[in-house]
Amino acid sequence: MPSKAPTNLEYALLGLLHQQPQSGYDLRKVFATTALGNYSSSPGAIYPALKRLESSDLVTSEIDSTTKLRPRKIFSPSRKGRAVFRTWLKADLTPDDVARRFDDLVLRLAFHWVLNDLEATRVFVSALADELDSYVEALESQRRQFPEQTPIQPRLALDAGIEQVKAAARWAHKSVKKLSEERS
Amino acid sequence: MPSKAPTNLEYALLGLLHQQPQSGYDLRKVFATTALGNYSSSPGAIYPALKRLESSDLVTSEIDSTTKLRPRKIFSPSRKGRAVFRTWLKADLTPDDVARRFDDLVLRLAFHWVLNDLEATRVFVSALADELDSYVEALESQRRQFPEQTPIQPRLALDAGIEQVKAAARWAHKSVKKLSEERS
DNA sequence: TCGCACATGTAACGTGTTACATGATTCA
DNA sequence: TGAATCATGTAACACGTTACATGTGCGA
Repeated sequence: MPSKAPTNLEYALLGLLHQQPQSGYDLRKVFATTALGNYSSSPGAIYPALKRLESSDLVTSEIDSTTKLRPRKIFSPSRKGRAVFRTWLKADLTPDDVARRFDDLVLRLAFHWVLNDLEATRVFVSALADELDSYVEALESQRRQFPEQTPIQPRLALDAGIEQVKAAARWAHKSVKKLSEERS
Repeated sequence: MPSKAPTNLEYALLGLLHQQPQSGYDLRKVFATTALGNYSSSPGAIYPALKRLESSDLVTSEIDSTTKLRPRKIFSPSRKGRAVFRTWLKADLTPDDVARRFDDLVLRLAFHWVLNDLEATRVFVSALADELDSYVEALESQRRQFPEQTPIQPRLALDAGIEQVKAAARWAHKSVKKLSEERS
């Protein structure tokens, strides 16, 4: 049977381990202090996730007893883990991803350096840009369909969403340009 | 004992019922078709949530048997439900809300019409604008601290976040202006 | 007659949250 | 001595997801 797909938290952990093998505690600090902070840094999330990764053979661990404190358990991605991670990075993006899981796509982008293939990244962001453009369209048409007498608050709320997506679209197009320059 | 705070989905349902008493099926359609779509429309989420609202006396229900089809169960907010909802709308916003739960704040704004108090809305969005400004600061300082040799992909990913927050900040400031004009 | 829209619900499962437990070392 | 930091983990709980169950009326 094909084993279940990892969760986003698991992918994030796997990605961080690609940068450098480290312990659960280290990983928690990363989530607590960097922009990845939208993922939880709580031990009740991290440690079970690492355990799942280990039992599906996506990471391996070894004990570091050189410290005087409690021994640290250092995790590294396994060969299988690297393969699964790359597959995730290269997966096609669906319109639904863009609308509802934009953050997940940005997570994927953040780890795209693992592929070491700027052209692949450019294609990814370019597809993202297209999807964002058409999503803007959809939202604006929804906005036009608001009944005349709709109060201002829901209008502003919808505007917030539209402006966010517009900003994302601008960012995506600009990023494609940057990636094209980088390549040359 | 003070009963537990409702979840966001429950607040969203409660808010929609303020617009108009309706059935679980109607509510599901709202989530499935409008910009509120980031909340799940699955029956396994909606019906239990309505049940919870009912058992904490935030909504009441009555059966509508006038249709030929299966009878519909129509929910309305109770007096207590209205009170709890207003308290939620008026709650102070924390910096953490802005960073991690911006969408929840927009949901609150969308239902702010219930208060029928434009000045309260203006104060709310104004506070939001301030928090967003300082959050932009924090993210940009994080961006400056990226090591020299950081690959382009994580940079772009962080940029995405920054641009989104900047867009939100611009939107908030503009909205404050609109609200000030509306009031006069 | 086949399937779709209406309309409500339940059950299993997985995951995150919160809170707790453990224990050594360092520093005030 | 007490608190904070390092470092790992577990347990109870609540919620959402997915999939299923049930049954009517209507149009092709």
